[in-house]
Amino acid sequence: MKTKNRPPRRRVPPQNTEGSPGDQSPDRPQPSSGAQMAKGLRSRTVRAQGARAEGGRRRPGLSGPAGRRDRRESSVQRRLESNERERQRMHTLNNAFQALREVIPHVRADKKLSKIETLTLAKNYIKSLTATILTMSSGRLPGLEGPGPKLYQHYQQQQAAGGTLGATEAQPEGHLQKYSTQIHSFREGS
DNA sequence: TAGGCCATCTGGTCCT
DNA sequence: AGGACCAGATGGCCTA
Repeated sequence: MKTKNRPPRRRVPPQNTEGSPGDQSPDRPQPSSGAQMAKGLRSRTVRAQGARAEGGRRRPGLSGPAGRRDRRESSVQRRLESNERERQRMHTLNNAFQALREVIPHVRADKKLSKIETLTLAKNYIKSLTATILTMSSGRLPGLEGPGPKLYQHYQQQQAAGGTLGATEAQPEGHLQKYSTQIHSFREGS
């Protein structure tokens, strides 16, 4: 079953801190449906935002009920900030995935590659290019001086250590064939 | 409807 | 100490 070519989805960030989908605390009620979930999140979000608006200033004395409330509010605030950073981090990661998709040749470009497809294709594309370069340069890259072709040495080490390359894959045709096969298997209903 | 993929939240751990 | 990174959990969206 394939899931391709979806329009990019934009979620409304729940911004809740008192019981998210990921919160496994057993003492918190778990929403039983998406609708309930959304509703619950919305109300919690409002409460959290209210707390933030109220807690913008520090009060003297963090002991006692007021102090506990302050600590709780600052904890909520830290969590919200942490969530935001995590969202940004994931967006950065997704941007990198998108940039990678755009430089990997693949068939049926109208369909978006999944993340795992992107990584797998990229890996084999690199292998294919490496083998091609080695063949064309006879293991010696222009501009590389020194005792030996480092790329070739690295390539040989990879083969010796991992043993991931079969006999046919030691040649660029092998890589290209594998890459080509993979492209088609990804795109044509595997 | 099941399954794949994804976004988000969250708590733990690592790093600076 | 605070931020980055990571992995698990959860629910939404989409396709076959």
